[in-house]
Amino acid sequence: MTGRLRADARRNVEGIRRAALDVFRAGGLTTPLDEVARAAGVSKGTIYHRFGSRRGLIDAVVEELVLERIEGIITAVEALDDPLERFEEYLLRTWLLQFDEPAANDVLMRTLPESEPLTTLFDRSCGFGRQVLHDAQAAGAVRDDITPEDLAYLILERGVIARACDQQTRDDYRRRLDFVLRGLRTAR
Amino acid sequence: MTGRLRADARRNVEGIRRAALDVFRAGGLTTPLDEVARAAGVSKGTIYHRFGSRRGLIDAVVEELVLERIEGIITAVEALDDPLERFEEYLLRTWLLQFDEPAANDVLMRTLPESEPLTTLFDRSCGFGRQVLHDAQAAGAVRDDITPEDLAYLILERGVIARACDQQTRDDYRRRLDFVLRGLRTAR
DNA sequence: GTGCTACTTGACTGCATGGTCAAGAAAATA
DNA sequence: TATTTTCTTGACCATGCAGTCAAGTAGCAC
Repeated sequence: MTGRLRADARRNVEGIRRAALDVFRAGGLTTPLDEVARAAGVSKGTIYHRFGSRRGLIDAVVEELVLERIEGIITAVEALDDPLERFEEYLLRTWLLQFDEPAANDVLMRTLPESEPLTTLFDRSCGFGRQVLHDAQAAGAVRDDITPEDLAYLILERGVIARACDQQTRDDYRRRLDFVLRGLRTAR
Repeated sequence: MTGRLRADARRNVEGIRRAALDVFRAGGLTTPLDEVARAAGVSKGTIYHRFGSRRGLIDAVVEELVLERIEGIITAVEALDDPLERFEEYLLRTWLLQFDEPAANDVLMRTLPESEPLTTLFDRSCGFGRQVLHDAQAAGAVRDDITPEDLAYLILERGVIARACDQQTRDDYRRRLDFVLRGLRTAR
């Protein structure tokens, strides 16, 4: 995209990327493009010229925006041994990420199902979650009637909540996550 | 409202009420008024003339739309003896109501915080819930660290989910409610 | 039936969004 | 510097909603 562009165009592509990173980081991937344009100091039309569409812009920044966060969770969880701890840590960290980073939440909620970079990121997290769930169930630590789809829903649900109930404090949000985690363990 | 109105106006008020009941029942209280107007066979302007505002219309129908449902839950729960059963039945029925009736969900989510009829209905359900929670905690059946605000949130959350994740089947929605309930009981 | 007045209409404003394009501006080239 | 090519602009279209109002319609009293 930055191949044989005119100087001003190259400058703009970079400026728009940077602005999109800032704006999307703060407000998620559904923020109006006018805001990105304003932040970049260009007109909306330029964004469409340089990136083709809203999706094009998102595809160009989503990895830089979210990849690290998702990999960070996987790495942190892989450092743990106990299957239950792994499962709960995966969910907890994912849920907190959804609260802290609207853009990551959009990825985990599949807000833009068309985008492949986004889908790839989603699958990365989701696939790892499946495995962690499977292991915890094999160890008898987590209810057997939870399916991988249930797990995906537990994350989707939390995303919807993080997005809609944005007046709650992080501490309250965090505290309530324990109620949910508790319900997933095997009854003893 | 039906005092000294001209014949056509009286007819229209009734028609609009009936249409609003149908349309709001199906789509919740945030359905565009154009749909109500179309269903009633009048123009949007007439609704505003007869009911003053969107809120006026909602105030005029919300009780008929929701009161019975909420009272039904309270009655059903009061017929039970065991505090835990009462608590779980209250939550379960409320959550299912939120899935089945978008309008009731809007009441329980306080979608229109300005409306007093709506607030009254909300308080009815919420106050009863508090009491049921308190009894269940006094009996040692439900976690002590759950506050009345947490209870309100458990319902608000479910409302957001019912509204946003409308592609899931009722059976799946129902099944997943058990996970949440399980997490609220005291660990044993 | 005639005229008064209550009532209804639908086109209008206003707002927020996504997305497009002709015309003008600026960089590159000669 | 003059010409060509690329790029940017912001006004514009479309959509979907809330809410308003001048002008036309229809019920009602006499």
